[in-house]
Amino acid sequence: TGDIEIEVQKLTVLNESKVPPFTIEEDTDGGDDLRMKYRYLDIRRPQVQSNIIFRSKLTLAIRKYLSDQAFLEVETPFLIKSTPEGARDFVVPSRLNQGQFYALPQSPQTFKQILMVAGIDKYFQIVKCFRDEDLRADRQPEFTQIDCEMSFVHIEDILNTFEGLTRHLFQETLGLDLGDFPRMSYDDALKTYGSDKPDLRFDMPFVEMNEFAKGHEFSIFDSAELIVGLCAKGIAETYSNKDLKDITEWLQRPQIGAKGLVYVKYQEDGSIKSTIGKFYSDDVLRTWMDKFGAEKGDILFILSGETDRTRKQLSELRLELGRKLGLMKAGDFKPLWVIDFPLLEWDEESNRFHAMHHPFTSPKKEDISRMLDGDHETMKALKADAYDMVINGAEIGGGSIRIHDRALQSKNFDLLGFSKEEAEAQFGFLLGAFEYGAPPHGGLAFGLDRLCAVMNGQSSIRDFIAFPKNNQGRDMMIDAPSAIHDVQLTELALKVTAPEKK
RNA sequence: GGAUCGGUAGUUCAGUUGGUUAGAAUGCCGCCCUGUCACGGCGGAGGUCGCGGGUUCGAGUCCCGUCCGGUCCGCCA
Repeated sequence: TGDIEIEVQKLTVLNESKVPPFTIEEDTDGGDDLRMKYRYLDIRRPQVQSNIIFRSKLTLAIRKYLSDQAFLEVETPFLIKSTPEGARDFVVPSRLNQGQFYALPQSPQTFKQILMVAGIDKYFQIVKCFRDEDLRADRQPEFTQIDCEMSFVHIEDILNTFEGLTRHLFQETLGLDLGDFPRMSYDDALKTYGSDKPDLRFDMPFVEMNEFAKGHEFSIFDSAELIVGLCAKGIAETYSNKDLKDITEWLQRPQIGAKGLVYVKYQEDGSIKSTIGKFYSDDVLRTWMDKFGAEKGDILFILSGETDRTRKQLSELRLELGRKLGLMKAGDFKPLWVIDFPLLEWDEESNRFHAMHHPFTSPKKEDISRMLDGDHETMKALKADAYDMVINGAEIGGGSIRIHDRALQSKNFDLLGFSKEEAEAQFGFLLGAFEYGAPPHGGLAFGLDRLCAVMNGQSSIRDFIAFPKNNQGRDMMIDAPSAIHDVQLTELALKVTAPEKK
C-alpha cells in the first residue's frame, strides 16, 4: 500500500512473459476452465496461494497435535487388492501377472485395523484415497484423508480426541474457539432437519404434523405418510406471491421432485393467508402457529408424501431458505456430532443389505445379540457405534468402533451377502489377524480438502488442491498402449474399465 | 446413466419478433502525460459467433445432429 518506495537503478529481465490469458489478481476474470488450463498462473493469485498456504499450515498443525498425543504416522500401500462394497475402484494393470490388476485404496481401512492388531495403538496418516466416482464441487476422485485409528477405546475416547483436534485446529489457524460440540442422533437429525448432516448455523427445525393436520378432508394430507413443515421467521410481508411461486417451482424440479408446496402466511395484521384455507379454518391454522412457535410475520412451509423423500425435500427447502435469507453467515462455525447411525441399510434394488458406514463397523454393544439371531426388521433397526463430524452442513469426517471379533465380523459379512469363500478371499488377511488377540479399536477419517474449504467458508474444495481433476481429466491420462507398453494384455483385459459395483 | 444451463474479440459478457459493416467493458499495441496506485488523454489491431447439416431471399438468432464445459440427481461402504 505504498509504505515502501524502491528506487530502481538497474533492472534485469530474467525471463520474458507472454501476455497472460487472464488477469492474475485477487479477482480474476478467468473462468474455471481457463484457470485449470493455466493452473501455474492461477496459483500465483493471492486467493489460491493463500488457500495452499493454509492447507500446508493445517497439515503441519495436525501432525504436530497428533504426534504430541503419541499418534504414530504410518504409511500404507497404494497398490492393493480390490475391496468391494462402496465406490468403484481405480485399477492398475500388473506387469508381472498378466490380466491381473491392482486396485488403488478407497481408504486404508483394513491396513489401519491390522496396525491395531500389530500394537500400533495410535495411528494416523495424511493419505491419498481413490474412488472412481463422478466429481462434485466437494468431491474429487483422488482426495486426501486424515486417517486415524486407536486401540482400547470406547466411542467417547474417539469423539473427545478428535473434537479436541478440531477445536485445536480452529484455534491455531483461525483463532476461534468452537466450544463443546453438540451431539445428535442420526434419527433425530433426520426427524428434525431431514438430513444426516444438518447445517446448524440457523435453526428452522421441522415440525411433524400428522397428528393435527389429518382428518380435514384434504386428501393430499390425509393420504400422505408424513406431513412435515418448517417456519420461516419474519418474511410474511416481504415474501411475494412470485417468490412463493418461484420456490414452489424450484421444489418441483426433477432434482428435488416435490409435488407441491403448502404455505401458511401469518401476516402482521394477524390475518392468515394460505393455499389450504378451503380445508382449514383460520382458527385451526392459528393453532398450528403455536405448534411451530410461529409469530405474526412468519410463514409455514409444508410438504407431504412418503417419509424419507419428503424429509429430504424439506431439507433442501430449509437450506435454500437459509441461503436466500442470508442465514449462513461467513465466519460462523457450527460443529456437530451425528451419532448412532444404523448399522445396515436395505437396498431395494439389489434386495440386500449394505453397510451404512462400512463392513467393519461394530453394532452397538446392546445390539450384538439381536444381530446374531434377529429377523429382517430387527436387522434394519440395528444401531452402530458410528459417527460423523459435521460442520456447517458439510460432512467433515466419520468413523466407527470396529468389530474386533472374528465371529462377529463373519456374521456381518454374512448379512452383507458375502459367501464364506468371498469373505476369506477379500479379507482373509484381516480375519486372520483377528485370531491373535485383536484389541477393541476404532477411529475415523477426516476429509482434509473439505475441512480446508469449510474453515475458509468456500463451497468448493478445488482451490485447496494444487492440481485438481476436472470432469474429463484427459490432461492427466495416457493412452492404453503407452500405459501398458511392455505388458501383453489380452483383448479382454483391454476392455476392462473398472469392476462394477457388486 | 439422467436433468438443466451455457459455448459470440485475449478475457468477461450483451446481441430485440431472423434483416446492412456483430457490439461493450477490460486486456493488448502505438503515441502523449509523468506522484501515479482500477491513473488519465488520443489513436489502433483483434471475431470461421464450438462444429456439421437443414429451413429461408437472408441465420449469432429458428430446427436437427454432434462436440465441449458448468451445476445438480443417480453414484460417493
